[in-house]
Amino acid sequence: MDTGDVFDPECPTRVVLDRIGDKWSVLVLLSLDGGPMRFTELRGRIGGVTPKVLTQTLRSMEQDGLLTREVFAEVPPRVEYTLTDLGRSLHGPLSVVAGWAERNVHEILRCREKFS
Amino acid sequence: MDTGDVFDPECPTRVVLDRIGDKWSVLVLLSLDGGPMRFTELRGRIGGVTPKVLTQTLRSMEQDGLLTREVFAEVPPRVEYTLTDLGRSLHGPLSVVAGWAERNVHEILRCREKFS
DNA sequence: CCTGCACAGTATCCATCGGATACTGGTTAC
DNA sequence: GTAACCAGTATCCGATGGATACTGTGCAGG
Repeated sequence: MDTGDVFDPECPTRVVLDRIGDKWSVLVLLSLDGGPMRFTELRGRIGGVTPKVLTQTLRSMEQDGLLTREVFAEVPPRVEYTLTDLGRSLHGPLSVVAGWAERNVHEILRCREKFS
Repeated sequence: MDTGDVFDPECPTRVVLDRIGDKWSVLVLLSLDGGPMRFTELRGRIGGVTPKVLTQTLRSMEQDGLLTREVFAEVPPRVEYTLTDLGRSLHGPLSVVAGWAERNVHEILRCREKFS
């Protein structure tokens, strides 16, 4: 099976990198790993995201097959977002990166100060 | 040692996620893992990057302590970019993500088509 | 002499995108 | 009747990314 090449601008792997690279996509995916969540739950969990951007993020991730969107005909309305297998398979790689970020944030901030 | 929390918008871990999330930063870091490179080499290796954006990327990564920039007083000018220990420590996490991207690009494209 | 090339970038312009703020619509509980 | 709940839209603006073109230094070749 042939795989993509991230260094080739013609390779669609680039679009995958864009999605993965999106800060909000990463946070949505990490959040949903604990199980399905509703729109407002996600908004609460992921501090600082605006509804418009969250909607865009969720729609893109749905298109890419990372999650599913299920609407329940209830009142008040309920919409649940659930990771697909593909989405779950991305959790491992991303949590490795998130862990690195959490461990190294101090070091990076120290470096930045030296430049100011 | 306390670590950051990626879900807190006040936590500086967010800025780290932004950097990591940047497509070009990822590609620069993966490229430099093979050893120091010059500006033009990087441009060649990383298809599709414009010089302006590459410069911005390199300057940011330098500020964050991920790489060093060394200017040699030669003719023609030579500038070498080298990963720091911090930068090298990020290679593992990122290559895991890049590997995922290369392996799953087909699946994602298939999902996209179903939405068109 | 002076033209051209190598290298490492700047300069300029424009389209797109992210983010802030405000608003919608159906239902039901008070 | 009016306020709240939920899941979003609508609108506007500044920042950012990308395309294209240009700069400056110094040597090598004709």
